[in-house]
Amino acid sequence: MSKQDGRDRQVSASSVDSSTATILHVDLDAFFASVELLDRPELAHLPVIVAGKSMRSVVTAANYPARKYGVRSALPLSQALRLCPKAIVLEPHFDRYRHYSTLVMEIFDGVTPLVERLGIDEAFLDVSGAGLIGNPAQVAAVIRRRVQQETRLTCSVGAASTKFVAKLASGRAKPDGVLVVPADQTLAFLHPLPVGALWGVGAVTEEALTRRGLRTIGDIARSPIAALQRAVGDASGLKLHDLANGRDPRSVTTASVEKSVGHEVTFEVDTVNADDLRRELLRQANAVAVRMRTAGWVGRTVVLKLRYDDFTTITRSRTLAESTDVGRRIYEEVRSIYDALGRHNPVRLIGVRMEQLSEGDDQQLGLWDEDEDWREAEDTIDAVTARFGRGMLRPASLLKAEAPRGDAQNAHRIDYEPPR
DNA sequence: TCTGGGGTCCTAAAACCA
DNA sequence: TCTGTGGTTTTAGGACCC
Repeated sequence: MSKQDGRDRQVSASSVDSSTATILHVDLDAFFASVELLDRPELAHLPVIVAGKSMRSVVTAANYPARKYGVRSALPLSQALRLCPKAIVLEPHFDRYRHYSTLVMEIFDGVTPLVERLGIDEAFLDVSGAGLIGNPAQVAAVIRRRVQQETRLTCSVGAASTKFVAKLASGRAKPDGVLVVPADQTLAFLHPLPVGALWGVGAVTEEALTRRGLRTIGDIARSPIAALQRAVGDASGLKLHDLANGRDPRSVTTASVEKSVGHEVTFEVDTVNADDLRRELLRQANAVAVRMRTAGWVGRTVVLKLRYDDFTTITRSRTLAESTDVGRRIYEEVRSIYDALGRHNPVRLIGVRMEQLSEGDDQQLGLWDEDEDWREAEDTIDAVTARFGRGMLRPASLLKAEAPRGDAQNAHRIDYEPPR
């Protein structure tokens, strides 16, 4: 059915019968790094890391030459550079990634209406109805050719009878390959793989399982459900047992409902300054509110997140009597949560999140008169932002403190810079 | 110079309500 | 009124994923 190629990469022979493998998982190869390299092809054969500027950042993407040194995403940048001192570090450009993501997703949409996006660089496709193009392997070939021709990016495709197996298969095919796992070969494909390959098994769960002598997916499949549930909890135990036996009832679903929206930042230097922290809370509360208004959502639960210098992380939440999309209201709530905390250890990270989202319904709002006023003000800011761009208007308390930071200097230049 | 930022889901305890 | 019981919601934390 397939041949080994190099280390662990596995790709399908063209003769494989793909007719039962109607779910495709398409994953762009080293996506962020590949997009950056479109502009800098001369770097393509060198190790390249995409990461933020701060030495406190982590690797968001690494091309394959960099991976040879053990550089993986989520690795602290400092460690990555220790592994590979010659690596070239490029800053991320999320707008470009979104642009290319849209192009690729449009290609998928042209193949089948059943496309489920997973983040920015991957998707599931149900191609059981795409018979006009051909069998799943032929559909995969069409997708890969079009992505290459229209974006100069490469992708890998896994084809299987379930989502989970399709996703594993695309991973095995990387980079730039296809792996088809026909339904009757699902268990033979799954069982030799390590438990860490199961969805939902990260470092902690893997340790709990291997401690009980469970090393491969086959071990999980043969293990009594009750034993798994003792190890990892009722819900997870059942799920792992199903996946390990090739059972994955999830279908490809196009629509998804957002559950929460938030922002968080890690400071360059830990801070104990309450004014700095409150100012950051105000900035984030407004940013969250803008996103909610743009999407037409209101939220009811306000969550404050703090990470201290020793990396302990706490969250504190409060549920409002009425949903809101007013930044000022969110800020006042989150600030009051913060003020009530009383702990003053140095803070490494601070974040604001809104939960219990629902569709905004104008007449529902306005329980508080002051909210009404703030909402008007913020609607005005939205309108100005829509015309003149981000950062042109913002609360006065954010102006002074941010003055040294690039775009904030433009914030008061609204008089001098009318739209083109 | 260890450990980002966007999320989802699960669990367990507390709080609240008949 | 007291005490127990049981269900739902809120809150907090943690694992995990991209």
